[in-house]
Order: sequence, then structure tokens, then C-alpha cells
Amino acid sequence: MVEPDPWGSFRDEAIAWTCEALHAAYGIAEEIDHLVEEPDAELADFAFPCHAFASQAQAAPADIAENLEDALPPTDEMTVRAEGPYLNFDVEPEALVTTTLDSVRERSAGYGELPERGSSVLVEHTSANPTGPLHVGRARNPLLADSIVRLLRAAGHHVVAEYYVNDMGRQAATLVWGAKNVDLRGDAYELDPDEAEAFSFDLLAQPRDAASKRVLDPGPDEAGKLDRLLVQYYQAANRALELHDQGRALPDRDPEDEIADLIQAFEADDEETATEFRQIVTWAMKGIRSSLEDANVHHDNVVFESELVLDGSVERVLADLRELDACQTEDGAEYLDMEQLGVDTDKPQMFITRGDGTTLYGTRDVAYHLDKLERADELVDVLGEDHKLHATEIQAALSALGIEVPLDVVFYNFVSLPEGSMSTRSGRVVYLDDLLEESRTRALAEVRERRGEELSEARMEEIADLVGPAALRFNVVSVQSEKPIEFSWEKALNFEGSTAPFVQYSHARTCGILEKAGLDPGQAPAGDLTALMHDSEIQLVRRLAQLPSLVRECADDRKVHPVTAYAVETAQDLNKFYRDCPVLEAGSPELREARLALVDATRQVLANALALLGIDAPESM
RNA sequence: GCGCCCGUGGCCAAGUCCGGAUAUGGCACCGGCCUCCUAAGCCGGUGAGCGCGGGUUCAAAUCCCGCCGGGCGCGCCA
Repeated sequence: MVEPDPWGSFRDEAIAWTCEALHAAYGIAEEIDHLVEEPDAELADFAFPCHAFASQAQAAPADIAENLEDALPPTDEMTVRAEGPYLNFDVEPEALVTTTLDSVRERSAGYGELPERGSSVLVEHTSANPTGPLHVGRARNPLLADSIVRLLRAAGHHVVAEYYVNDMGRQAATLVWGAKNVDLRGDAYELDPDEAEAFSFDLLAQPRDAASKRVLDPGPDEAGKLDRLLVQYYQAANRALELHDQGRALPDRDPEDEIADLIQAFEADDEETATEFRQIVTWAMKGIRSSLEDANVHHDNVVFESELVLDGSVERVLADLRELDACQTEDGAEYLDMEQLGVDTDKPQMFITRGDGTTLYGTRDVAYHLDKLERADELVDVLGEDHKLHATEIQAALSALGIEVPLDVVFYNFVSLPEGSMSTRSGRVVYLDDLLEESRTRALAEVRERRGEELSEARMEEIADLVGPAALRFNVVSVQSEKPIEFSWEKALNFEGSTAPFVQYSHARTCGILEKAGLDPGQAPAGDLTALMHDSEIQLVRRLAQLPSLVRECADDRKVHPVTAYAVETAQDLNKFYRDCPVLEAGSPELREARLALVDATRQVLANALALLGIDAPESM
């Protein structure tokens, strides 16, 4: 049985020894896990700063370090030395190399994965309103969350990724209203001259003309990617609402009322209305899911909020919420008094029904969380930071119902444009599709320039398909999720430095070496590894050893940016090794074999790290 | 106005949760490296003391307080 987590096992050992020595020398018995550091590689693998115990031990930190060193038995796994106030540990190269490379070889694609934890986690993510294509601002959600899902799976959880479709709210209703009432051909409507330019849509008294029919009953080839068409109806509907408010359009109608009527009819399960919503939402979702597939993001399950309303779940939750003392009424609408629930928020009232009796997003989301809870042990929601208040509200509502939900919410900041945040409604957006397409095109140009003479056109296109979307994904996900990102085409399409293409390229190099050695990936012989002694070799192995620990940390903290850093660092270490240590022309057959094993292991680790990011590793590029 | 998040070389990020050894990468810039396993690469160099001001501590980019700048929120929207 190989060690699944080489670095973690050495670290645990260093901690255990330090504890023992601390106890033996000073009678101190304390948890010191958090004190043990991993400083720069030249300094030590693990370090224990002794300052913390100076007063307890009644000794200078440097003396403590000396005493601890003396108290520790020598082993062939790790060396220990006192250096000033630090007790430094170095894993013996031989132990490091054999433990690590054996583990990688044995576990191959599973290297990095941790033992089953037996708990199930339901990760809800993306859940963008089905009103149009995914834009880059929101796309941070699926890109981030899909990697969190992969990390949790690697960490041994059973994970379900779910998309919650808000098909019954005002946004969806606005789109439906638009699809039924707006003609996008845009000629005859009378407006101020400057308005006409901004709003070139024709609002029709008659629903379902040619254009809206196209939405409600599209031809076979339009059904695939209808989100881009639909969003125009959504934008037009919003524009109509705005103009109507200003008294400049639809003087004898009230779009707002008509939208409210749609919601009421849907909640009352009016068949025709339900069909319209379902159809339009399904088309929008088809477009969104196809974009997600292009970005290699997967959901295991899609839940429509209307299901929860129509099957009575929301009604049952509502009944329970009404029982609460905190539930009060204002103008016929019901709300929960947050202060009474002991929650200090910006909004003291959490409305759970409208005056017309229809429910609100928050109410339905409470029901949805209860539903999720029946299907998993732990919940993770990935939400934009604009949902922070909403998240506290539903958690407050849930705990008011006496349900402690093991819910972890991961917030992210939006990707914005230099001129401000992206907005579907206004059309100030960069769509994910366009960016993916652009990235692919750019990648193809790059491959052609570099390898145009050697590779076939088909192969170059394959590579571009792997590299373009990967560059984008890597880029978005390499920044800590709570930091804002300002979008720039230049950065998004950069293929040098800390990027996916650099990591992929390094992976391709390992494959190139193996190929020249006549070996298939994963087939390097398990020879005598003790020949690996060069600093660059050891540093590379050290890096490989760390993947499982990284997975544990990232999965537990639900963060993915350290994985991108790790992938880049591994590639950098590989490139240094590549520079310093000839493989095919190594000095001896033993060394050559050992280096081939290291190359093969690195190939595997790079591929595994990229897999956590939803990125495929090409064998050549 | 109130609440939450962010503020690190010219630019972009890591490090901040759990305070410790000369602050780590990338882009850009300057200078080198393709008779040698793919130059989407490698080596060297210039450049920050971590928004500002206090405080705690043997020790602060990391903790506390105040301020400034940016984002988000404060809907019978989602």
C-alpha cells in the first residue's frame, strides 16, 4: 500500500516529533499543528519556530531549538537541525523520491485523491437566470464552482452539482412577456428621434407575430442556441417597461401588470402559461448549458423552482413560516421580521409573499434548501457577492424553522468591464461564447505560427480546442474568488507566463520525452530511483509530493486558485529540471531510467492538477 | 448614511484565516540562450516594504482601532 499523501505524511511526522521532543525536553504538551511552517525550499521542508514557547520553557528560542534537536532521534527519513530560533526538518531525498514516485505511479490518475470520506455534498452553482446567454461577469461562478466540485470529489466526497433555475420569478416572466409582445424587426414604432435609435424594437399589440413565433416555435436548427435571440426580447421588454414608466410607450397598457399576471397564472398552474414559460426557459437553458459544456463545466442535476411551487413544497414551507412569531403582514404581503429572528441585516423585512399572494425568490429558495438537505449531508452554494444579504436571509429563515443547515456559501466578485459592471439588461456584456470562440481562434493562430509546418490542420484545431478555453478558465480561476477582476481581452487571451497553455505545454514536453524514449505515458519502468539527487530533481519531486495535501486544503476551504499556482510551479520546476538534467542522454542507464520515471510522474501530476481545473492536457502542442 | 468585500513593484496576482528567517510569481522593460529531450520555454537584471495613520507584540503585509479609495448590498427583483 503506497502512501496516498506523501507530503502530508512527512509533515505529520515532523509535527509528531516536535511534540514529542517538546514534551521530553520541557514537559510541554500542546497542539502545534498550526505552528509548523513550510518555508522557502532552500531553508527547510518544515520549520518549527521556537519563539512561541520561550516563556513557557524559560529559555531563549535558539536554545530551545538546540535542545529539541538533541531530543530527537536520527532517522533515515528526515534530518533535523536547529538554525537560530528554528527547528528545521528536511525530508531525506531518498525517502522523498521513493515515497512520492511510488505513490504517483501506483495511483496514476488517482494521485491527489484522498480516501473516501463518506459524506455527500450538494454544490449548487451557476443558477443564472434563464434570460439570456451567460456573460463573463457571471461566468466566474461556473468556472470556479466546477473546480470546487472536482476538488471535493478528489477529497473523497460524494458530490452532486446542481443548477437551480429561477424560472418563475420576475426576470423569467419579463422575458416571457417580451417574447410574446415584442417584434424585434424594429421598424414602425413612433418614438423621439433619439429614442428610436436606442430602442429600435417594435412593440406589438398583437402577440405572436412572426418574430415571437420564432421563439415559441423555432425551427430545428434554432432550438440549439436560442439564448442569444431570447436575450434580445428580455432587453426589449426591460426597455419597454422603462419607456412605459416614462409615459413614452404602450400608453394604454401596463406591462408591469401584465408581467405580474403571468407570474400569478404560472403559480396557479395555468396550463397555457406554464407551457410558455417552460418552453422559453428550456430554450434559454439549452443555450446556457451548451456554453457551459464548451467551458467543460458539468451539472449532474437541474432543478426548476417552479417544480417546488407546483408540487406544494413552497406552500408547506410557507405554512411553517407563517407559524413564526416573526411573520408579519404589510399591505397584504407577508414578511419575516429579521430583528425578531435576532439577525442584524440591512433589510429588517424579508418578504415571503407579495400582496397578490405569489411567492418570492427567497421563499422558494428556503424550500429548495430543505429539498437539497434531504438529498445531501452538506450543502455548498456558489453565489455572487450581490447575494450576501439573500444568503443571510434564507439561513435566518431556516434556523427560525429550527433547521440547522450545514451550508457553506462561497461568494465571488463579478468580472467587470473597464466601463463598469456587466449587465444583461443593458447589453453591456461580453458573452462567454464570444470569449471562448475568440480564445479558440487566437489559440489556433498561435499553434499555426509555432507548429504549422509540422502538424496537420486537424491536429492544430484539436490543440486550439484544448488550449483556448483552458486559457480562459485558468485565468478566471487563478484569482482569489472574493477579489474583483476587471476583464481585459489582452489578459484573457494571454498564453504566456502563469497560464494554462504554459502548463499544458510543459505537459506536452513530458510526453515528447517519453515518446522519444519509446514509452507510452504511464509506462515508465519503476527502476532504482535513488539515482535522483540533483537539486532540480529533488525540487521537482518535492512539488509532486504536495498535490494530495493541496487537494485537501483547497477542498476544505472551497478555494481553487492555489491549484493554478501549483500547476504553474510544477511546470516551472519541470522546466528547470529539463534545463539541468538531460533525460534521454543521461550519464548512465540507471539515471536515464530514473529520470524517465520522474518525467512520467510529472506528466501525471500536471495532468491531474489540470483535471482539477477542468482542463485537458494535450500530448503535443 | 449604514453593513460586507477588496487595496501588495509601472501593470496583474500569491502570501492575510492559524503573526515569525532576506515579501513570492507573472506581464511589461533591459541583457543573454534554439549544431542540445517542443523557445507557449530557460538564465540574469531594474523595480515594492505591502492604501494612509495609530495600537498590540520579542516579532505585523498578516491581529485591533480610525481614516481614504474602489466594488457590492440596504426591492412586495433575482
